[in-house]
Amino acid sequence: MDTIPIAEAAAELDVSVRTLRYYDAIGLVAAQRDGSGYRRYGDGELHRARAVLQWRAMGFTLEEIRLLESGDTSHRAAALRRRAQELRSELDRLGSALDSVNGMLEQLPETTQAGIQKEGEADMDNEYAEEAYERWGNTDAYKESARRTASYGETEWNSIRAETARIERAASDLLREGVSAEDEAAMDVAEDHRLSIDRWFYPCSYEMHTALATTYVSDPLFRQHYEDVAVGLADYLSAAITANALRMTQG
Amino acid sequence: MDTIPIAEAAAELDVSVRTLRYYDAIGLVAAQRDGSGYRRYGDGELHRARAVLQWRAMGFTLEEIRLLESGDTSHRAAALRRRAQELRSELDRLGSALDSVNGMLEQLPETTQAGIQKEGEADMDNEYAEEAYERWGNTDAYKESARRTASYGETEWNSIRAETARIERAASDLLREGVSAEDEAAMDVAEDHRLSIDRWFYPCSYEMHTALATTYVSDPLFRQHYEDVAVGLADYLSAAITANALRMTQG
DNA sequence: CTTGACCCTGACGCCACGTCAGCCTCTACC
DNA sequence: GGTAGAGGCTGACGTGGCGTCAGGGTCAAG
Repeated sequence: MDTIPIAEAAAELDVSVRTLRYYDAIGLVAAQRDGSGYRRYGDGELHRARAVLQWRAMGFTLEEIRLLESGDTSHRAAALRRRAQELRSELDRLGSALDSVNGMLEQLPETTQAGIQKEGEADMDNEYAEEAYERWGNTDAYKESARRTASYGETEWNSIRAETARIERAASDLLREGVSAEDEAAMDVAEDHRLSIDRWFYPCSYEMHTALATTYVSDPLFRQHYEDVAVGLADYLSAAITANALRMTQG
Repeated sequence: MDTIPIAEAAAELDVSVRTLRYYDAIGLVAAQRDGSGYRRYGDGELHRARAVLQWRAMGFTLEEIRLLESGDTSHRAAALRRRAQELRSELDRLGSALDSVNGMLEQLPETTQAGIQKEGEADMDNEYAEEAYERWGNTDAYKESARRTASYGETEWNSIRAETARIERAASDLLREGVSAEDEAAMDVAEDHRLSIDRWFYPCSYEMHTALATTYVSDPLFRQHYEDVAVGLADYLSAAITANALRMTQG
């Protein structure tokens, strides 16, 4: 047997010596002993310790780990699901805490670094718009979109919002009613969608439209936006857009 | 003076009686005493306690709070920034933990929970999810995203919504304050954004992230979404994401 | 035989309270 | 005046996952 002393094992596992002694004390990772009472770690012990550390990295307590290691698989699945739930609420809590901290930072009067906004904001818009242009201005869609939206005011944006909301409502109504995405009604909504983009932003071909549809399902934020409106709407709208493109270009 | 006994103060502040006694003992929130040694809380004490609880909600230790309450404003700003940094790394750690848990759950052979869900809705989801898969399933991002989101329920989507809202707020706050998109704070938010996608949807490399940023500025609906949150946010976030990717891959 | 590196056990400290145990005070009712 | 019950008080111990001594044993090198 090629066993190693505790310091080497600790280095190998990237934990402290104290930690290994503690695990030994509570019987979580038992160590062998040599003639003079020194702990010795072999492959088995290291393997077991690594498993323990893996559970620990998931945030389980040592007591929970003891149960996990002795229990059966169904028990594990349940524990994992519970733990995932706990982690999520923990993430929520920390996220809110970070919000509060950021809120506090703003309120502090002496965080007055940089800009006096009045002029700042307008310049800022231009600044980043220009940056964006330099980086991605070569795509025609962006150029045209930027050109048109430049002249839009509050009234126009309100119209756009209202129209978008209307289209999304129409689509989610169809989805809820169980109408197939290949149904004419669904494809009509998709066509409305395309025309809306065409009107407000840039010439939207069927090819461009299906490319957008790809984004709707593959980009998480899009999915989320549509998920907020109705469950499964992103997939539904994508399917309708594709069906519509097929109908228009081939049928 | 209209003072109230400890139980009422505890109810008012939504903490335990023990907590108030502890705060009294360590001199953090000192209580008045009546003739027979009972603690009494007036407006001043309640106000002070609320301030303490606010700091506590941000994750400061009681010792730190003692310093914050006695220190000057510049000290506070520094402490808040440090705390924000700590919270971010804490969020990272928990996010990784959640990743590991989810990874474990998948590996388990008997994850046979599947659908007992009302059939109708589930079938609908599956139907269009499968269609989407056939059309765009070749992209890894979509595959991974679909696989993960399949198991998400209301709680998960709520978490995602909360996290996304938090990040967007953080970004728009910075934009409003006039912080440059190349500033560390802005890049930190961009990194948060990337990690959020990484956690909830699919492995998001810096390259993938910059590709997403392109979409944010060039796609009208994205622009509109961000325009609703804050004027110029799409461009700002894109710039921050690009800067962050540069920092991480080159710096 | 000394030196210094490593090992051992046992004990206390930490943080923000929860949870007794044992006793005191006030109000309401008899 | 007695008594019951609600609420108050202090002091002490427990929690988890170790870090950090204190006091001592073991081992290889010089």
